[in-house]
Amino acid sequence: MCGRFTLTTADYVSVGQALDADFTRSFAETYQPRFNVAPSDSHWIVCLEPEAPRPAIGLGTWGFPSSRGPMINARSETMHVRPTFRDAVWSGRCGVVTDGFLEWSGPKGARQPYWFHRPDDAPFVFAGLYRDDVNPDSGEVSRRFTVLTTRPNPLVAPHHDRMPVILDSRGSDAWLRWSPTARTPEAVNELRGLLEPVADQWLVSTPVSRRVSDVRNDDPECLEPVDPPTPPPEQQSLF
DNA sequence: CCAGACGTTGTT
DNA sequence: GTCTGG
DNA sequence: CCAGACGTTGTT
DNA sequence: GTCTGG
Repeated sequence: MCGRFTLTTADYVSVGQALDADFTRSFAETYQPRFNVAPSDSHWIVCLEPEAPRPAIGLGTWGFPSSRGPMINARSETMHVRPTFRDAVWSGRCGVVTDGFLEWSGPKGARQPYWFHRPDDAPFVFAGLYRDDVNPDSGEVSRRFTVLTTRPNPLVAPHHDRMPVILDSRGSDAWLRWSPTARTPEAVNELRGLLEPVADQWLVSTPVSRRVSDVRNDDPECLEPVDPPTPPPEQQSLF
């Protein structure tokens, strides 16, 4: 699962270069690093709009609205059959701009957050879906996105039974540009082949300050490394 | 995702 | 326990 | 408690 | 994730 993430990259130029995506003036003017992105927050996503030659970075709001609250994640295995998400599989694939995600372990009240990120803290994308909702009264359009999940790799497995789908630049390009000739099961299988757990060495995990547990905090101290608790989940999983 | 509040009776 | 706010 | 569904368009 | 049905 993925219920909190980050984009700590200091400047927008580095983000744009890493993703090889166009960006708008608003991205350049309003970008700022995030240390604690929470559900229903506004955040940057990469979309390849119909007719557009290249992917572009724009804003969306995290979570597809539903009667059961915002749907912040969608299972990649079933996204194509779920009524909430299936249309977006064909028309609303995106990348969610990030450089890490958080998972918590331990008893309630003493939850220890772990930050999963690249060894060099480079930005990347989660595979995501987006949808433009139109308010029938005001006519205003709000773009919503959700983060796709898959089974955990060995690094994440001790913490959770799901992890976000992570795409490298090749995977991201394939995900955004995928254009099947027909909506067949084979086409879906081809797409799902892009949505496997990321290689184990791709990420490292760091136990970080419990400051990040409070969504009102959004500063570098949120990700300050702390001594790992005893026993860390990695050791618990040996049994 | 986590943290924190959550309602009503009826007055130390 | 569930719901809300962030 | 667990298991299973979870929505919308618009008509064979 | 939450909600409903059994």
